[in-house]
Amino acid sequence: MAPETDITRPSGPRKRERHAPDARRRALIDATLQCLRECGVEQTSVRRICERASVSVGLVNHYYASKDALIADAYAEVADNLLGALVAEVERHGGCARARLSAFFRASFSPVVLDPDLLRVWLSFWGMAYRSEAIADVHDRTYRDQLAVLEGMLDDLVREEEETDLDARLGAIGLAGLLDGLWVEWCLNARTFTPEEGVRLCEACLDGMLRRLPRNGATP
Amino acid sequence: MAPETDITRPSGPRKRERHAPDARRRALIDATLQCLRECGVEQTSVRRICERASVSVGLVNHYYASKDALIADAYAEVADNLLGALVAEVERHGGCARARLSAFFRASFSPVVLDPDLLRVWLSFWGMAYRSEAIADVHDRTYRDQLAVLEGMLDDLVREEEETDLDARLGAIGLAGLLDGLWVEWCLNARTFTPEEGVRLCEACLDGMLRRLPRNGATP
DNA sequence: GCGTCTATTGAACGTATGTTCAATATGAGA
DNA sequence: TCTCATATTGAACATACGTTCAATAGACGC
Repeated sequence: MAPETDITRPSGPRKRERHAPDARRRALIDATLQCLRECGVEQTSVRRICERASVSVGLVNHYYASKDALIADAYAEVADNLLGALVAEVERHGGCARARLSAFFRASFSPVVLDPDLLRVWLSFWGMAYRSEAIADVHDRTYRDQLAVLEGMLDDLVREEEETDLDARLGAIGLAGLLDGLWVEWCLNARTFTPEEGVRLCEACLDGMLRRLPRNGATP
Repeated sequence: MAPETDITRPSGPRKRERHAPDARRRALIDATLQCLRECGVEQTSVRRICERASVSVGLVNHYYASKDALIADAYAEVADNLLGALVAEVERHGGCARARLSAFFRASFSPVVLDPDLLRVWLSFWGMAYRSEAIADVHDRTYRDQLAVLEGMLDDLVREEEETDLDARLGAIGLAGLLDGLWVEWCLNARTFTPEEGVRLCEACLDGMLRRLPRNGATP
C-alpha cells in the first residue's frame, strides 16, 4: 500500500479566503484567548494561534508587528469586555449607590468572573507586563478604568448618605485589591471559600472603610 | 591576529568541584530564583539556571526529576522564607493581638515584600500551578500556612477583646485576599498608592470585619 | 596507593520557537 | 473582462528548549 493513501488531509495548499482586516484581527484575538485559556502562555505559540484561527503562520506578522502586539490587543479586548459586563450588571439592577455596589460585588463573584481559566489568562498578562511596554500600558489603562467605576459608585454613596465621609480614591483601590486578591485565591483553589462569603467580605470591608477612611487622611 | 587570542575563557573542560548534595540543591534553587526575578519564566531556562549556578546542564536532572520539580522546590523555599520573615517581624514587636496584626500589616507593606521582582516570581508560580501538580501542592500548603497565621492572630484578638465576635477563618481569607490584591497592584504600578495607605486600608477593613462578620454567618 | 561509588560534565537529540520573505491567489473597481 | 493592490501562504532560518547518557574526575574506605 502506497504511503500516500494514508494521508488524510491532502497536502495541497490551503484554500485561500480573503477577509476584511477587522474580521481577521478579531479571529486572531479570539484564537489567542482560546489558546491562553486552554494551554497557558508557555504553550501559546504563533503556530498554535494560527491553527486555531485556520490561518497560516505568516498572517500574524502581517496584521501585528509581533506576537506581543497581538497579545496586548487580546488583553485590551478581554479586560474591556469584563468590566463592561460588570457595569452592565450594575446598571441592570440600578437603585441607590449602596445597592449598585452590592450588585457589583455579586457580579464579581459570579461564574463569568470566577473562572480559573480566565485567571490563567490574566496571570499571563500580568507577567508579560514586565517585558512588554504595550502590555503594561494596557494594564495601566484597564486598571484605571476599574478604579474609576468603583470610585464613581463610592462618590455617589457619600453623596447619598449623610454623615459619611470617605476617601473614595483610596476606597476604590481597597475594593479593587480585595476583589482581585479573592479572585486569585478562589480560582487557584475553589474550596477555600464560597462566592457568597466573598460578597460578605466585600460588604464588611466597605463598611469598615466608610467608618475609618475619611477624606482628611488621619485614621480616627 | 589569530582569533584564538580573543577567546577569554580557555575552552577546556571546566574544573570539577564536588559538593554535598544539599549545597548543590541550594545553589540550584538560588540560581532559579535569581533567574525568575531578573528574566521572568519565559527566559528562565535550564541552561541559564545552570550558568548562574556555575554548573553544567546535566546537573539539574541529576538532582531533580524535571525542571518543574526544581521550580516547585524554589517556590516552597521563597514562600516559607517570606512568611517566616513576616512572622518574625510580628514576634519582634509583640504586644496585644491587635498590635501584632498591625505589625503584620506594616511588614506586608515593607520593601522586602513590595518588590516588583518578587511579584514577578510569584506570578510565575501561580501560572505554573495550572500545569504542574507539584507546584499546585506547594501553593495550597503555603497559602494554608498564611491563613493559619492570620487566623491565629484573629482568634487571639477575639479572645482578648470583649464583645467582639468574628468568623476568624473568613476574616483571615479576607485579609489574605486584600493583602495579596494590593500587593499585586502596587508591584505592577507603584504610583497607585503608598505603603502607608495600604496599611490604613487593612486597618479599616479589619475593623469592618470585626463589626460585620460574626461567627453565626448572617450579616447583622 | 588502590578500588569503588557517585557527583559532574557536555555533546547530542529531537522538537519547538518567532520572524522573514518570495511567491501566489483573490476580489473589488475600471 | 482585465488590472492591480494586497491578503495570504508556507518553506526557510536561526535560535532555543528540556532531557538523555556515556564518559570522566573527585573523594572516601581499605
